[in-house]
Amino acid sequence: MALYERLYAHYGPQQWWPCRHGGRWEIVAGAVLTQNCAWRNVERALANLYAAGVDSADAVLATPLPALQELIRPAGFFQQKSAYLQTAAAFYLEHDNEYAAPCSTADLRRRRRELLALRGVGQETADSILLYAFGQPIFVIDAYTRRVGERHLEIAGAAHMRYDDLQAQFMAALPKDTQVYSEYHALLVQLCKDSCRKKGCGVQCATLELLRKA
DNA sequence: GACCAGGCACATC
DNA sequence: GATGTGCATGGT
Repeated sequence: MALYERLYAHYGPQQWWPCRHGGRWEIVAGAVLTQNCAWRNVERALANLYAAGVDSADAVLATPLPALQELIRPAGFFQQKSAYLQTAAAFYLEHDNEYAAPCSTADLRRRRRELLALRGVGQETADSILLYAFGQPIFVIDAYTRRVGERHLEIAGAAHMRYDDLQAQFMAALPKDTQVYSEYHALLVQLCKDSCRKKGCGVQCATLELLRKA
């Protein structure tokens, strides 16, 4: 927690998930669109969707696939992601109210399994949706988390560790708190972006100072 | 022109 | 389980 607090003091609240309109559906859509793709390009795709009036799960389902593909093209893999997006939209319309409500650990596991059963939703996407769209207490592992874990938090093998194992390590070390999970993940991404710009990891002075106190 | 970016599905060993 | 491949765009 000490590092979390220093990062928070240094970078301030990150307020993830970054949203244009702030709706839960936009977070779900963003989670699918950002797969192996720079966030800048996700923003382009989202902007296209909004400009075309495709601003809801209903609208995504009502949009013919070829048109949807054109709109999300900047986010790459548009043939796959367009289909994933419609699958996610149908699921969202079915489960939105249920998933936003607090639930037991067992129910959270069940919801995670349901999401994982969707084509195009893997572990990271499922956890991003659960945490950032629905506010459920689950920690997201992604490329940044792995990188910063391996390079800076001295978690041996974090880069290639099984997703579940690394997630368990982070969650064991943190209070079970949605706010902490979302902010800490976002702060680690910020730290990583700050310090890992180049291959070989040229850690910058301010970042070094933060880590030295860890 | 290579390499990377907030993955995932599927095949194969 | 671990590893390899296809999917596609845009920035550095």
